[in-house]
Amino acid sequence: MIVHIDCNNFFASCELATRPDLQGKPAVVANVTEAGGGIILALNNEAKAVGLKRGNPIFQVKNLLKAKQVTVFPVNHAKYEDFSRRIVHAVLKQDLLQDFVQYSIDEFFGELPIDDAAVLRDYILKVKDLIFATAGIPVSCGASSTYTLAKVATHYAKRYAGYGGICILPADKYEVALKKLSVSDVWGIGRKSSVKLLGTGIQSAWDFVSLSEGYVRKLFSLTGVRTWRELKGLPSIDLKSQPQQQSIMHSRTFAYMIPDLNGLKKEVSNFMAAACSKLRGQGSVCRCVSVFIATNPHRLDLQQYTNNLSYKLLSPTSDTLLLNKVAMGLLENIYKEGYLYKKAGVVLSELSDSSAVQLDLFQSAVHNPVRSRKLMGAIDAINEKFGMNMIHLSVQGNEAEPVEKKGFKS
DNA sequence: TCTGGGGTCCTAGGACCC
DNA sequence: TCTGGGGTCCTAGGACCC
Repeated sequence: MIVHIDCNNFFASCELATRPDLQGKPAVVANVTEAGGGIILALNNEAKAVGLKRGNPIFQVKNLLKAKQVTVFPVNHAKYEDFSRRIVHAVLKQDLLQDFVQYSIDEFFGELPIDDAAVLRDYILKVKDLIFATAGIPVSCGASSTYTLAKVATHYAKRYAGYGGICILPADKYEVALKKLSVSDVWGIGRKSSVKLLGTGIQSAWDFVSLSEGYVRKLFSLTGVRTWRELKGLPSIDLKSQPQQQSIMHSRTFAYMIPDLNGLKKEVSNFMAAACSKLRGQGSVCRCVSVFIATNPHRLDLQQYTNNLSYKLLSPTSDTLLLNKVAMGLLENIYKEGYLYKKAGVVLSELSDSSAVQLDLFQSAVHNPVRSRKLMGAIDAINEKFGMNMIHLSVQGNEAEPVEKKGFKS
């Protein structure tokens, strides 16, 4: 049986894990910006009960937040990654699940060779309790024969208090479970596909399963067929043999719009520093660098422009200096004067393990990989000890000079 | 006034090869 | 004027996920 573990209201639960004083009170996590923008990223059940929703722009619900005295936590990704890591370590250490896979920051899959529902439930309860004891995070669990059906089970575990957070879905219950499930709640069927299906009268997950494979193939291609098969109890998704991560991205929407190349250079080099630090942190190197910039798509009154450019290095590296030099060149190439930029980002791709770097025969003498590794190691160590960006490239700018303030209000 | 950030996979079509 | 058949690789765009 496949076991699915889903942390409840993860970001909000992380914030509240250390705030017992806020028990029973509404709280949300939002990526608030200095310009007053931002959206709600996560909410506890109390915040949901007052009518707030994930994705609500803060400015639209400002009054509601105030009226209901909702606590707003600024998003803190480092904290959530830390909680996530602790959960993974705890579960792996106790070895309660086989083939444990981390699917996202707050979702995990594992397997148990147990058919008996009562025994299975006991086992899963141990995992659930362990996670709560370790991290203070409540989770919901589902178990069934495939990943997709296990997610269906979790869906019910979350919605019906009677399950106590654990729902086991055996083969003789597929039909009733899928008949009660809207097709739009199926993992793998998003908004576009739901509209398509509802248009042809397909409403429940069971309706979807009842379609022919050929029809599903034609409408939704291979991914749709996989979902369709999984709902029938035929394992068709493989999460275990996922190779290493394929890309690292760092991007931001700016509080203010930036008109000039130098302003963008400062932002992009900061993104690059963060991306490289993450790259080295996981012991990887990258061979491909991309940079993208975009204007504000919500400002229909302004000229729109978005572009991206990639560069493939001769040999992979994790050197911030080298990668940033490339990024600055890419940025200069795609930058066009006369636009107000609202968002930019960098992507590092074609990742590989840093221990097996293929050296470039024509490597320039200027860039010495051994020296680079020592320098980057020293930078990471200092930034780790004294705070992020204690050491940085001069183009990244100085926090004491709020350059972005010179930008245009969005 | 104000609308996130970080990922994956698949497909169609074009460029190119023999 | 007419213009094959069989491949690979790359890219952009779309859809999905959390």
